[in-house]
Amino acid sequence: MKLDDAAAHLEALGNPTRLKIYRTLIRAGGAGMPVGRLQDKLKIAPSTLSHHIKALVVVGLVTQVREATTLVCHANYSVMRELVDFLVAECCTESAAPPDAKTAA
Amino acid sequence: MKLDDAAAHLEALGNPTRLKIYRTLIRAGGAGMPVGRLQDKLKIAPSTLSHHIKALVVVGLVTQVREATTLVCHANYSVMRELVDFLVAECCTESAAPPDAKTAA
DNA sequence: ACTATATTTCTAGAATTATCGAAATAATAG
DNA sequence: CTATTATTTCGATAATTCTAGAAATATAGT
Repeated sequence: MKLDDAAAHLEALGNPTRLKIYRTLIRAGGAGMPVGRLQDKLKIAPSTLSHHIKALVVVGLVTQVREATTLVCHANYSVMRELVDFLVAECCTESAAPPDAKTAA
Repeated sequence: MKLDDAAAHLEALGNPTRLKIYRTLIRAGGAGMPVGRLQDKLKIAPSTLSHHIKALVVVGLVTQVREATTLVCHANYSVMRELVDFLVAECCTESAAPPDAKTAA
């Protein structure tokens, strides 16, 4: 994952409301959760909720599947895993230096 | 780590400039790096750089130690590790449900 | 076609953020 | 104390984000 992509993902998660949305979807498991149920659970105005969900969708952290009149949201585990991998590989230890670095200890 | 704290940390890292700053400090290792050298490396106006560094400092991701006239910045590994632990524990798998959840599979 | 439910898009205002030049402050040397 | 280097704070502007009400759209049922 490129740094700019990682930053975009981090920014999407870097808002308490969106992080709550995302965590709720993770806890919903593979079945996901419709937008309306998220709205009931989190008590957010529909337009505001839609706005935040969209922010998560555009970076790929959440996907949506229509089921009749409801839109079911799913957390995308693999994107989150890529993000965590980026953080661990590039931002967690001194071994985060690139292989060609002349600064290796 | 609380959700709001995690969101604050994610927001701090969720900007390409700040993520570059943080990664540069990680790669600098335990010695850290002075503000001025960050400025040379990343080519950011001093006031802008100071602004971004401050954002990382207030959430604890970066610490600063003065050495004579220069301020040396250090990435705080442990805070990053706490953040990654939060993401893995709460936001990565279905096992992210709280222990008392009735929805456990 | 009409109705109902679910969700998004539009619009707008308040608040926050990013950027940077200029001035101010901190630490040291002379 | 003055000068010098390093860094921050101030002030201003442009851009973005957050919030939510109102209107619009999508899907299905009658």
